Amino acid sequence: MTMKTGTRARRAYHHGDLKNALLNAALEKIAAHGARALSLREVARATGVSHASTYRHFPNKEHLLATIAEQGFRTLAEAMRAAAKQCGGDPLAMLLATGVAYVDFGVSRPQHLQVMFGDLIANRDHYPGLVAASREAYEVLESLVRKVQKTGRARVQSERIVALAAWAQVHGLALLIASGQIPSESADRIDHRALAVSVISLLRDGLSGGSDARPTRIRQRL
Amino acid sequence: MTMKTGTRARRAYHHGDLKNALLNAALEKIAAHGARALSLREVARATGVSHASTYRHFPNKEHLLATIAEQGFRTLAEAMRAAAKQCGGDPLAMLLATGVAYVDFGVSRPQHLQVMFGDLIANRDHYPGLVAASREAYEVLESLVRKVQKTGRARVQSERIVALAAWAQVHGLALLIASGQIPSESADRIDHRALAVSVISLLRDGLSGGSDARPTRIRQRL
DNA sequence: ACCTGAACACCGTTCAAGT
DNA sequence: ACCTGAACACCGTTCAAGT
Repeated sequence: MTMKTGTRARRAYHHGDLKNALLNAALEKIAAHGARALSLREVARATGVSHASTYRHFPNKEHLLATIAEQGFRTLAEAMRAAAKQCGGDPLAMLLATGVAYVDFGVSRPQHLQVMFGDLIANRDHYPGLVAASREAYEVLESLVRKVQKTGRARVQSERIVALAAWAQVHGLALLIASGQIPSESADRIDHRALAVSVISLLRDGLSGGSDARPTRIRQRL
Repeated sequence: MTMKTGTRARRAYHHGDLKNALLNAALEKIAAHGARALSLREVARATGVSHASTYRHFPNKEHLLATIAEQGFRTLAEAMRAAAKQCGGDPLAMLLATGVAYVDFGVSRPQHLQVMFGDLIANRDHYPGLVAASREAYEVLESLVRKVQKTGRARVQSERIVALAAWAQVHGLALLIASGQIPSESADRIDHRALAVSVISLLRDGLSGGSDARPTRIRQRL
């Protein structure tokens, strides 16, 4: 079983890419049992490595979680951009699709969302990459709001207020669903995307209140 | 210093009302250092009691947290009702005030909000009192939505959808502010209540889209 | 350069024992 | 009935030592 160490830089001692292996193991554990239950020693065990070796790659547990949160924000931003791209260019439709993508993300990865928005990370300012990634996600929404306003179909309103309103809307919906807060009578056989469409449409109707706004018959799919 | 045990049921051994003393100590610690940092042993120490004695009053740590979350929901519901009562009966104004109260609550007690909505409690169904309290808070919103719809000033729309939209809106805004996600350029000298008014007003304009809806000049106080 | 074992100071939880 | 001390199995983190 003696393995040639050769072929230049193949598995230095044990792993070769322990850092990513740890991240992936952590992500799996979080998806399965929640972020709160995660222990660094458990992640090390799952990766087949001694617990002390995690400190060679992350200064502490919080740093590992911040890295996972950052990846989450990048995935989220990417999902929003992809959703917008499929809407043929109508800014309001793009904004709606982006919001639905946000809710989708949260519903399919509730535990990841907790890492991104919960209090596991005491001070986000310690992690510039995390701050940048979350800002990047926010800016997908904000730039769409800007586009909507340029069409003149939106109420005159501070761009910041409108973007925040949109963000708060989808964020709140995603978290309510992800944390199981939606009253059970309605959570039964719910299609979360349809719910998202309906809810977000209401806000959209608040944005586009102008004279040329369409009557906006909401697609009632519930 | 030998104290008469008399006067019927005065401090049985040590405390007399250890349960509430523990809850209050926990609440203080949470407000100061966040729910994540809380340890049961620390709470016992602060109360001047051995750590094992907490188990005489709560079966485990999660149960204590669930109790705190439940209290939070009751306080929240009360704050919302109080805010609505000061609005002289106009349903839309009451709904707006209620939303602002929700955001207020979250901004002034961000750590408490984490206990209520975070993942510290693995399965909320284990705590019927918690479920009931959160439902009670939700129903304050829902009944106001019903009132708005009765005035005929709202779009015809499922009551549930509108109530969820309203809830998601204020919930999202509260959490974004409480978790420090509002971009720093704007978080500077912000009046959160004013921001809440502006954001919620946008949604309200989506709700009241009817012919007799006022032009709704949003109070721009920013 | 990367990994390990032993050690430290903490946890949550249990339990036999005290008053 | 209510509280305690000792114990158990875990943590996160550090550090000297190994390859």
